Amino acid sequence: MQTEIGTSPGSQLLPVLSGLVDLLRQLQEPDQPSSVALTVLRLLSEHGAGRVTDLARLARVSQPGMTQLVGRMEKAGLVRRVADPGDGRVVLVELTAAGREQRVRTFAYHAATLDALFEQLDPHDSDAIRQALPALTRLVDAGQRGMAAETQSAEPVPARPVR
Amino acid sequence: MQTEIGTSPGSQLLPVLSGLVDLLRQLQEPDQPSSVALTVLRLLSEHGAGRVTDLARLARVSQPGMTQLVGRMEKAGLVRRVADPGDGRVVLVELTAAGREQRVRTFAYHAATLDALFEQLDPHDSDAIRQALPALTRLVDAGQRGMAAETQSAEPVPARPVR
DNA sequence: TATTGTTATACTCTATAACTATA
DNA sequence: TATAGTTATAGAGTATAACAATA
Repeated sequence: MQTEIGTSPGSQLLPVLSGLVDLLRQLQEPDQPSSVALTVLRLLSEHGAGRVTDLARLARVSQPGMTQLVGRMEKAGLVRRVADPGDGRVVLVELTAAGREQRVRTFAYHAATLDALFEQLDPHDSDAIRQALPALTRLVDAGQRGMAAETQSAEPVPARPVR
Repeated sequence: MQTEIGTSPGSQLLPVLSGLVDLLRQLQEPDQPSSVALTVLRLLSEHGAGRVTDLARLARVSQPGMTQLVGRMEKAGLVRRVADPGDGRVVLVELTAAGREQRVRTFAYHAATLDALFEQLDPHDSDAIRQALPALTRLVDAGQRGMAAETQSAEPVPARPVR
């Protein structure tokens, strides 16, 4: 830890990442799926039906929070609950056709927004980003593995509660 | 727009970005500054004192929302309100020493988390990401310029409200 | 007993509308 | 009248604790 903003890879990536997060926040609109809902759509789209518990862990929300979100998404027609034939306690969540369409539409909208930004870039910059994508993917994967072993993570910094 | 997930730069960047957003969401804890609060800390840290209206625009929240957030941050001792000598309507928001420290600590904590992920990467991957950072910075800048001219942005896709 | 999921409850955050003060 | 900011109010979203059902 340091008191000055450093030159480590993480220190350099972080402001960029914060800016990208702000950009995506701009795309959030009322009546559009929330950030976590989009994560669920993506997870179900990529991995098929999943348990509430697994979705909660992967989306990094509490289990009751995921139950509630799945309830809202079910009411919106995006997912359905299916009983697990092998274990009566388990609820499997799967995409409906509408959920799949929503996922594709929202993905296309967000991708188009990013594409519009790419068009403003020097081709050299676009190439640099494109070439970093596999590495960034592996960085995210490392983060998800880190999640699996979540107990030994560092303590968050002390803070004055912003409440 | 397309119904299949495409191969445009935006389409390829988006899933990576979503994963990174999920990663950062994991770092959000109760009693830590929220995502928007961190944005405000960053803006004030980078650009000095600013108006409520400007902060609201740059952080992409409503003006009343920013008033409320500034109120919470003020109560937490992170910022203070200062009258603008030239215009009695204006309230300038500036960082306190505690706010500056909070910003540095949180930045260091997030950066350290990212650094831990970088250590799990192949050096070749780290280099690829490092080399893309200037380009990503310019991509974010393009997005902020797009914000300034916010009126002609595309309509969000139709959606089933997830409520 | 442990695990999966839900319900009950409370709280944070944010938005829109209405309002105050200054230009 | 227009602009800067605040206050009032309501609603979305999420968490913790308590609960029900199944293993």
